[in-house]
Amino acid sequence: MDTKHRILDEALTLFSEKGYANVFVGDIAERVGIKAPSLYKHYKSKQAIFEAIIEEMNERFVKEAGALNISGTDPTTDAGIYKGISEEQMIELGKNLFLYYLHDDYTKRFRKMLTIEQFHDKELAAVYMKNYYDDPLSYQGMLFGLMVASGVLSTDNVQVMTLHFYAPIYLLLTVCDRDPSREEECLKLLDAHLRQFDKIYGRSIG
Amino acid sequence: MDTKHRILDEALTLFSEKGYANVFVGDIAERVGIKAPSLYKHYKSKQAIFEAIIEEMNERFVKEAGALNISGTDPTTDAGIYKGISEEQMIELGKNLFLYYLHDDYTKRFRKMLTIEQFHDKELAAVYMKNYYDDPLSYQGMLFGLMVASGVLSTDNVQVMTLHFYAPIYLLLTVCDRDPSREEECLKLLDAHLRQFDKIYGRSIG
DNA sequence: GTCTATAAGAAGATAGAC
DNA sequence: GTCTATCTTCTTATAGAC
Repeated sequence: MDTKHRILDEALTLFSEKGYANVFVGDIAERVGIKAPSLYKHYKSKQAIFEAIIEEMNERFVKEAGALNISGTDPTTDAGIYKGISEEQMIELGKNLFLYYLHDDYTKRFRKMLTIEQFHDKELAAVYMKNYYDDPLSYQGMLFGLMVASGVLSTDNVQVMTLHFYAPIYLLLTVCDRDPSREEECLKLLDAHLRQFDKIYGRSIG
Repeated sequence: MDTKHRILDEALTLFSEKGYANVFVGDIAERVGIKAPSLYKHYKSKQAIFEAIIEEMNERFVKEAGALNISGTDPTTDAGIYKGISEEQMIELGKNLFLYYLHDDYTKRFRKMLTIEQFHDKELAAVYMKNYYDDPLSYQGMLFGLMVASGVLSTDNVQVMTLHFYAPIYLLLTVCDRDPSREEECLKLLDAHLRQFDKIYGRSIG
């Protein structure tokens, strides 16, 4: 990793731990192994480093879905996969989604930084909402809609069903972000949530 | 309201909008209508103002439950109330809980401040978790447990049922905090959530 | 591209008059 | 208790040598 990119990486770590205003250019430089003035050969200001992080993240979020073993952009394809899914596979999938978000170092740090800085900048609040509310709900919603159509799931309100699937995952994720020692407890509750979700909306009741 | 308390009030407003580090002592003083040095006659430092806010909040949270028309500390009493509750009353209650959290000016500002500052200080993360995860889940859990025992609700996993009740409320609250213009949309979804919850766990399916 | 030295300015806090 | 004036410290950023 070149210096220019190491600066972004170390800055993201620090911003996610302390928040933008509490991180000094010297702190970033120190972690990179250079002095503060050298850093200005790579980025013209502290703000420019912050903006480069946001931009890099925007690129990453496009690629991200691939890591989840779903197309992420083509729900018709994904629904085909989900069509014949078993309860255990469904639970496994929910867990993997959760664990990916929880452990992927980059998304984890970025999520924490967004949480801290979201009220600082209206644009950031919008990014937060898009990534952690609108996009998951609309994508999962489309997927679940197709699953309802094919009889895998059953409900008369797909939007609420999607909310019932996603909201507990989101809440448990915020708990783990704040206190990683509660991860095991959260994973157990996540498992119980997914099993209950399947029981409520799965084909057995459908 | 005396000057000492007005300082806390204006500081909380600013902290909740910009975060601690981005608020200057002069900003607080200006809103109170005094100059920065005068402020130091009331609090010995900026940090002391912050700590006084936290302390004041701790006192408020004890009294809060009363405003919700539940005892808040005695679930046996509350369950007695909930025992004969109708679907419409249940939905109304969930909505009132949501609207109280959403609109009460003090809790709103405090919640936003905690959201921003939670990673600065481990103690704050603990306060956040207690107020918005553990306490709501454990209290609602006790209440729902009693309602299951009395046959108003039905489930074999009270903890997950409570999560299914609370997680969507929490998620929709975070959406409204970030973008108040989406309040109407969220209230509609909240209504649908509560109706669906009643359908799933209510006595009709028992 | 990295360094040392340093400018420029911001922000918390104090001194002392009123 | 409030003010003006000021101190001190910290932080971003630049200048210019290597």
